[in-house]
Amino acid sequence: MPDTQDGKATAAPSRPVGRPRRSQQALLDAAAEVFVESGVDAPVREIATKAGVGVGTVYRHFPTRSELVVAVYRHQVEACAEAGPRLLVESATPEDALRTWVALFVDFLVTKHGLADALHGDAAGSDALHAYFVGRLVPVSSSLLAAARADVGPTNDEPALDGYNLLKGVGNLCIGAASDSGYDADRLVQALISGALTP
Amino acid sequence: MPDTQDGKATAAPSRPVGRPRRSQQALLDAAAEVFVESGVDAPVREIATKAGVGVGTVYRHFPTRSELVVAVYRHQVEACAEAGPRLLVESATPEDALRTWVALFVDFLVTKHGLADALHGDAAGSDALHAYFVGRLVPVSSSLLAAARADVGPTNDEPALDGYNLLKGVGNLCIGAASDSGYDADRLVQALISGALTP
Amino acid sequence: MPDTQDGKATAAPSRPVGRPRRSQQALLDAAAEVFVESGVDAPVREIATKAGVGVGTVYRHFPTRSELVVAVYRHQVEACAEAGPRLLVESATPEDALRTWVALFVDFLVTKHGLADALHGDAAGSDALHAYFVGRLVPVSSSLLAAARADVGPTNDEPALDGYNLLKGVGNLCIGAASDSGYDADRLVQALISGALTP
Amino acid sequence: MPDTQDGKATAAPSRPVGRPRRSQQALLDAAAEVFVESGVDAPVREIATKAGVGVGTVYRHFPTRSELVVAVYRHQVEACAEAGPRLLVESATPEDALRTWVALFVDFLVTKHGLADALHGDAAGSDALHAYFVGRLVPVSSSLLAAARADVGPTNDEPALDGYNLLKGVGNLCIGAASDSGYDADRLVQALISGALTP
DNA sequence: TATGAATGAGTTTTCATTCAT
DNA sequence: AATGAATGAAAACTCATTCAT
Repeated sequence: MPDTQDGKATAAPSRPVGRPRRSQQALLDAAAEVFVESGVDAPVREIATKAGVGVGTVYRHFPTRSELVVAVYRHQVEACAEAGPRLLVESATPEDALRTWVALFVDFLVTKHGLADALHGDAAGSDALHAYFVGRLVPVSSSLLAAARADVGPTNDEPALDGYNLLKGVGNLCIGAASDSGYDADRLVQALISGALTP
Repeated sequence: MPDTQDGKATAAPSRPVGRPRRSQQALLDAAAEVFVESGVDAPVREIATKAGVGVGTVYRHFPTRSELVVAVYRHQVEACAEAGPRLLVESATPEDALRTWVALFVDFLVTKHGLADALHGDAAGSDALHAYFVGRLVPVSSSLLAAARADVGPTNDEPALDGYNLLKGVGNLCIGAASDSGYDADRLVQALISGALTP
Repeated sequence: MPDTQDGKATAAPSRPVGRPRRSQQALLDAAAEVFVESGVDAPVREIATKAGVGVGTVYRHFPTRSELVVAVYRHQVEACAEAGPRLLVESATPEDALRTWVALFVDFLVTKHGLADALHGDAAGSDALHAYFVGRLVPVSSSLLAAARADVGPTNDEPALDGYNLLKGVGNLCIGAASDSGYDADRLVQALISGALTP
Repeated sequence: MPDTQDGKATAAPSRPVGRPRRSQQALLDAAAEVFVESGVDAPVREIATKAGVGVGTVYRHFPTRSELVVAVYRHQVEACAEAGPRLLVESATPEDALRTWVALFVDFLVTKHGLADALHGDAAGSDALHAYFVGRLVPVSSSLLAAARADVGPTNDEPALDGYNLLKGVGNLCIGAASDSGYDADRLVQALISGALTP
């Protein structure tokens, strides 16, 4: 029984309309803020209000929540992805590159409260987000990990940890980090790297 | 099995009359089932129905969802907690004990759909659950970790990883494991241990 | 992106709860009234308000709009269905029986504003209603029509009009009858019968 | 075909400049298409998109949905209206003329998905549509009906069926015909005519 | 003239939670 | 003690309509 807005539902809006462009960015900024405060599952209404627009406007620009989330974090994901190859060149050792890159990623996830939570594909609508993260970052984590492993020589874990598991593992380790001062995601992640590179 | 009597409530009752826990147990059984099927966030109504009682009854026994979850998993958490000291004695090395115990914990977490998700204290109402897990298991993980560290000698991480971080880290690594066949929580956890014990 | 009512959505209702039974009937009465005023597509909220209950209560009793509509009109549909065989016995001729029965049906449909509109299965959610009407009344209309045809002798229309077409035709002829004083559904329907029985 | 020029707008323009109707026609074509696909209740946006114009343009040309619908079907309604007198002359009997004309009307209504539904004046905003149909076609149906009645001699229905009732009755009988293969609007309509002309 | 961004009311549906019986 | 009816806040999503540009 979806709806169908028949004649009855027609009523002129109380106050006029028509503010122009610029909404897109206002929306992105507002969403980023709200995501930090309430997580990526925050009500659309909340975002709209914060942005000073109507909910319809949010839906116009980002028909699904995923698209909004992806848009909000695209810049940072891109930056993170691009940092990988660069670090490999600039760092003293591949292991350093990997550690630095991962720290970058952790910082990103921890700063954006709720992002880590949204990263595992369970939540409805965060699938696109998950896919985007995985698609963009797994290749990077894979190559950094491979380089580091090659550099430290044979390790003791046979079917070696792959880039996907590393990325998701790191992502998971960041969950709740922002709100729990006794929890040190960074240290855990570095320990995980150490473990992955143990000869 | 709504009629299952509490295992040790037989013989001459030491307490006055002693036979309340009837729906209590039915509730626990039902909740356990539902948690497996639909996760720990399943509607209360679903649990009540499965148990053959009214929702009011659920609330009477377990005013908050947390209390219900805690009750459901208490047995297993206890078993896990008690396994710690025993493993320390039985295992060849403290590291073995730690690894085995953590694997036990991982198994528990991964088997119970959604438990790992509920474990980090973000969600309103899961605080009691979180507190119970932490209160009961952190001492165990701490002592196992300490023993293992003592055994392997000095490690390279200065303010060493503590039992709380280990427990929560492991918990986080288990998130989503059940629904993602490409994700290997166990391997990640073992790598984490390796990292924590790297000289 | 259905929903999922997480912790955040939990807020104690401002005013208490728990009025007992009797809602069912209040609901039915209210719905009947609202259907007359606004058609069977009236917002659920409107019905709930008129009945003095919350929307949840409506959904509890009638999970789909169809079930509500069917419940509202069941009595009258039953009465109509049962009148068929009786009229066949009591009337002077089968044609009289048919005409009287159809007039009964018309009266029913026209009185309940919007019922005729809902009768054709297009509207979302009125499928069950449609099925109920058809299932219950087509057999009646069929037998009355057959009896009348048998009585008047051979007619000029070869593949004779069947009970289904008669019922739906009559139903359609009643659409809008209540709100258009210049439109005489009854006369049209009687003409239709005449046409169906023309030798 | 957005560039299709209005058929008779060629030659030397008798009016000042005369070449506005451009998007007007594109709109009409698009609306016709959309009406067939999604019914006359299709979202305005859909029509605008199909026509390659903004919604504002639709509103500029057709402030109400009715006006759009009327415009879309004007040609065909005109054709139908003009067919009446012609059929009266060309047909063997006035009854034949009436039957043929009504069949024409039925064909028109059934082909246009949702048109029959929109024809009864209930829905807000379809008033203009209703008025146009009635204003244009009732005179035709009246005269054809009158001629047929005069030809068959006295009938048994006292206040005889008028052209308005005939037209609306036929319209109603067409509702849902397109989507229900078991429903034969044409046969019903012919039966109705038979009934109206029964001596 | 045309555009289309913006608006926001309106509707459905789900559940946690209370409390009269 | 148990029950489950009742409540109503919430959240998603759709579209008709306006109006700044």
